[in-house]
Amino acid sequence: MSQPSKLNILVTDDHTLFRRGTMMLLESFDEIGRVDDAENGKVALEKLEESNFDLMLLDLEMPVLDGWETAKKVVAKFPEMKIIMISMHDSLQIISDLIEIGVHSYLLKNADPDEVHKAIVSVTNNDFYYNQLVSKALHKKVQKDGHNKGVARRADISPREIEILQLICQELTMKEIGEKLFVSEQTVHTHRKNLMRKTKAKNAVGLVKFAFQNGIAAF
Amino acid sequence: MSQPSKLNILVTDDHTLFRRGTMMLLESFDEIGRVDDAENGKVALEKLEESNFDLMLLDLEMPVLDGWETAKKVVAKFPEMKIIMISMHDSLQIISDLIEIGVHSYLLKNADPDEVHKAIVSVTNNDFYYNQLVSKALHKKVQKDGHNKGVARRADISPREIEILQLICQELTMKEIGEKLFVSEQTVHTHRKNLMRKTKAKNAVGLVKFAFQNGIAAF
DNA sequence: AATTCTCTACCCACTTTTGGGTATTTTCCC
DNA sequence: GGGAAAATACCCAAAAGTGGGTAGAGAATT
Repeated sequence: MSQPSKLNILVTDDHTLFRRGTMMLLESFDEIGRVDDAENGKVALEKLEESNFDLMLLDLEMPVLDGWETAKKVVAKFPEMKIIMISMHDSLQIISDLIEIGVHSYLLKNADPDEVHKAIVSVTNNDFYYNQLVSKALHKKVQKDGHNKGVARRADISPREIEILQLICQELTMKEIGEKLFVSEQTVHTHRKNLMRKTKAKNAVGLVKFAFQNGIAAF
Repeated sequence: MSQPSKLNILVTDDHTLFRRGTMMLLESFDEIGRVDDAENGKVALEKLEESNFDLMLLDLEMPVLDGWETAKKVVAKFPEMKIIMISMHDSLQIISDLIEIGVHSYLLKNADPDEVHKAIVSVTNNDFYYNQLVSKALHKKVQKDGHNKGVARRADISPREIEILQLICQELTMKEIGEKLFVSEQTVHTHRKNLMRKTKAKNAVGLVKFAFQNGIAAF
């Protein structure tokens, strides 16, 4: 049932300190063989080409090539690879989306080291590890697919809406945005209303948070 | 010049995985003796009361009692304690403010383990460790003190204002905040106006960004 | 050819925020 | 005790945002 050979793991995270700490943690586990690291998705993909890995710990929030895009590419190129996504945020929406594209588990950065160990073992043997958070996310998703509309995903936001969202994040008013983009203030209002409907934001603050969490704006 | 006895270090961070990884990293250094951890500033202060530590690694962004408030209390109660602040953000403003209140160094979460080692040694022996980031922040500060008025600093924001700012970041309206804190809506308006004056924010979006950049809110 | 989506633009009405004051009480420090 | 800072609360008025519609032109897709 379990492998006789040890696991080779690739840790991908842009925070060096976190990355190296996690590596040391992994090396203390019995089942783990070689541990290597990469500072972003691009480097990770190169390392996957070069040598064999069984499992990836993948940070969701990264520059250059983020966890989302990296996971999609890995699933396509290395279907056997196990992926455990790690993130600071517990947005249920993105969790179920990640599971959908083929990620095997999702852990928060404040997870217990024991849970990391359990996740690695479970993903290796059972092909998945669903903790309470992931279960909740999938439950919500099933409910949603049943009869309810979900919160926005980044994919649902149009290019023009992204543009306007970015300007909102720069503290501009609707009027100022209209002048900047050479469209009517009314048009900007429409875009903004659509954004709020899609993101389920109560006000501009919610929009800004959505933008930040989805890499649309940074500060 | 250097101590014969080994260093006792307290790692304070709300992300368990990061915390435990960092602990393992520290334990691999020669100079380090005992390493303990705490998940927030409140717990950290309790541990400092209980037993002896020489140095703290302190995360800036934390719930319950964040790095800023914790540092102030530690400096007041344990003047001999060395503090290395760790954060995800490189906002120059808050770095110089932190140094001003008595923090001995400031590292980013993507720092190299070698740099952590260097910082620990330098802080212990020379009472400070200024990397390029800190130096730049202090340089900016000197320039600013010279002739220009600064943007807000975290230091200028009162505890009550922080509290209200955090609730604003949760998409609450003034009325809702008033009800939550059992004060008049008018009072909340006053606090908010003061916040906007201090932070030079044009609107709520600016407030949210300030909160995020200064570790007052996280998302 | 028909459908769907995006971008554009307007209507109306209501709520909330923003910006300018003033002022009292409490708390904390010197 | 005196003084400063913080927290409390109100006034007024203008600006901006929020929420509900409808609707046409053009692009993309089926």
